[in-house]
Amino acid sequence: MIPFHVGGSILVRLRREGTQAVTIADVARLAGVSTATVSRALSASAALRPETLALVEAAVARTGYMPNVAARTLRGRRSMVVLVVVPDIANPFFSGVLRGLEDELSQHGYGLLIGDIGPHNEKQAQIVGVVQAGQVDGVVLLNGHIPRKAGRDLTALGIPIVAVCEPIEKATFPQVEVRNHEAARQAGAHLAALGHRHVAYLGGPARNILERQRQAGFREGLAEAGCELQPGWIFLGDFTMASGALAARSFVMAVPRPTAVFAANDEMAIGFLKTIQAAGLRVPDDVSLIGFDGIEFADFVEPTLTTFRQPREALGRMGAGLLLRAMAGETIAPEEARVRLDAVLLDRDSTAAAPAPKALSR
Amino acid sequence: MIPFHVGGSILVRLRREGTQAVTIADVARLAGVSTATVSRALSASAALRPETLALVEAAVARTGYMPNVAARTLRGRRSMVVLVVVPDIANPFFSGVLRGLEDELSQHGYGLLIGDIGPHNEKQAQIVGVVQAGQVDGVVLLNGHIPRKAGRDLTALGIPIVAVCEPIEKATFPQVEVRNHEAARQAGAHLAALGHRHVAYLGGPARNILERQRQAGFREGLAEAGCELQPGWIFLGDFTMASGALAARSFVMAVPRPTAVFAANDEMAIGFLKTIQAAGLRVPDDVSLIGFDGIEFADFVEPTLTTFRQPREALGRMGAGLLLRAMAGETIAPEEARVRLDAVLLDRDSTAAAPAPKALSR
DNA sequence: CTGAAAGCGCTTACAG
DNA sequence: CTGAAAGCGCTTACAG
Repeated sequence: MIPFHVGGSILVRLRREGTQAVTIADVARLAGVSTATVSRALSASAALRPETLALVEAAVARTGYMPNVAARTLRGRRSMVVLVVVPDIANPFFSGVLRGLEDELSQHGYGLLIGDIGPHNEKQAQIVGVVQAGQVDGVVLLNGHIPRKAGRDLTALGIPIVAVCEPIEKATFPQVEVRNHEAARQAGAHLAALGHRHVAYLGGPARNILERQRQAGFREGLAEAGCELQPGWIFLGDFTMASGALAARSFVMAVPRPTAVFAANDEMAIGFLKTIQAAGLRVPDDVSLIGFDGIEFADFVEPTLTTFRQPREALGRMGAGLLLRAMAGETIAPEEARVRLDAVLLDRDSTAAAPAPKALSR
Repeated sequence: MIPFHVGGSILVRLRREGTQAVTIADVARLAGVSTATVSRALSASAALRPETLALVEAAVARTGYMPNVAARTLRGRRSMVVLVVVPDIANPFFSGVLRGLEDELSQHGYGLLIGDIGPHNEKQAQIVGVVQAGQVDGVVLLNGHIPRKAGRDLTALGIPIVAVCEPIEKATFPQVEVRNHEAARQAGAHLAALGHRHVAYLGGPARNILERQRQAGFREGLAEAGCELQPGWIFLGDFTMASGALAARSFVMAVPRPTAVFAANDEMAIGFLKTIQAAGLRVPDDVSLIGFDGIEFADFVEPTLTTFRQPREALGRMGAGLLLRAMAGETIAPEEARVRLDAVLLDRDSTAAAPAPKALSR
């Protein structure tokens, strides 16, 4: 922690080197009006005489005035900033969702504060702290959990919240998600229709909601085709390529070996793909593989990865829309509060008909 | 823009539903001291009697008090936030740099505000506006440009700035970069040593500083081995996989075809790799390929990509260290203001000895 | 339609 | 070592 007297020297530097910051008083003086009038001109919050408005606008232009955000936030009790809680900023999946959020929110004057919660639990308290400190007007949770601090969770603070991507089961705030169960069911049906009977599943952490939805859906799709997901053929990773690679090392030893695999995300699928290929297996000739998410890299591995494209930007945009309404004081009706979008199967080159039975012993 | 009267209703909601925010006055009352004493206890900016300190700490714990950030920023003239300007948040390369920045800065109590400048120039003005509005105490530029607004650039505001990754040539503020020229020279030498004489280059946008450094270094490395980069074998993309794929389509038509390619980043290399493989070329048997950056995906393509690993976290951490010193009012001596780190060659499977001459006509 | 004045929640000289 | 008071730069009832 930098001692505060050092802060004093920053002030000196800023004042010395930079231009002295223009305040609303400077603008008012130049325009020959009160600061109240300048404020009204800037916020368009009250009707002003066109001549007065012009006077203020000219003074703003001449001075290059920018309102001080801290003062505005303190007085106005709103920061015009939204906190986005991300589980892992390094996962390229989230950049699309962030873009959707940013597009929609910035159109309404809001900025984004990104909180990368990572694997560390201590960050949870930081998140709550940011809200308690009055830094944000709303929160978007992409992480599937309600952050808590010292026993109390975020919902107790009365700030508008929405969850996007990873739904939170018992929560009452609006949520936007993809039809994970449906898509995974389709993955099962698709593999079964290709003749696969020995099928494996590569999932995420056991308690993760996406993992639970996708595994359940996949099982259902297989079951409907008279197929069963055998316990020994379930590998759980952590959504990273490394964990996909790890699962692959067990997979290649399996006897008999499954002829198809559904991975709960693309990164694990890509780690898995590379590793079984290195072990001499061919995709899709020996093993069919389906991923989930539709990240750009899935299109640049060999073979291209069959996967489900999530409508990433739309997820972000719809989440932002709901949050904007909540921040405007609107109550979201329960039937509107749960938005579900489709994930679309991209049928590419990593899936094919199951090899003939004898191929298994080749 | 949401009209401000709506803001009023937010206030009402927060006050009604949430807990009334605890202020420093509440804590002072409970502890039986003045607000000044509470403030001093929290900032450790002055010596307090241990008993007084304990009183305040107990009151803070009882109330769950969190200082209001806007008030603190307004009064203290420092926001404890650093703005990081990123050219493209979707590029996984930056997440490592951001992590390094975040580690170092958060240890000193600073938060990060990420400005994704993207391809749009209008965002430049927004960046300057954030600084003018007093929202941040320092700026880290990862984008290779000094943002400007209405003719004036960021340096005119007297705020501490550092550049990381993409150096800015005429700038006088501290910069942290990788030895791009050296690494690229090594790429040229490496390919030449493997016997490659027909070599192509896949670069970034012509005016980009990394592109210029890497192309120049590569030429030098080739030249030292008596090799020349022919004009027809220079492809310029935009650092995306799609542009690498596009370049590959020209590449496969070339007669005679180069036997080796150096790409100025991994994403282009991966787009290129996939596309020439799809056209029937084998890597490294027909074509050797070197990338740059060392992103994680480079390890999961087939074959694994020979590339240069950038010390991403170190870049971020060193940039943060310099910025912290500048924000503390220190003047950075010129000899310290230009930090250069090594990029390390990861010699993996996408490079091999040049095929025998007749192989070209096979 | 516009202004004077209060006040948002802090920090920090200034006193003692 | 601690307190009373000023003031950071805005917005917004309240008046007129």
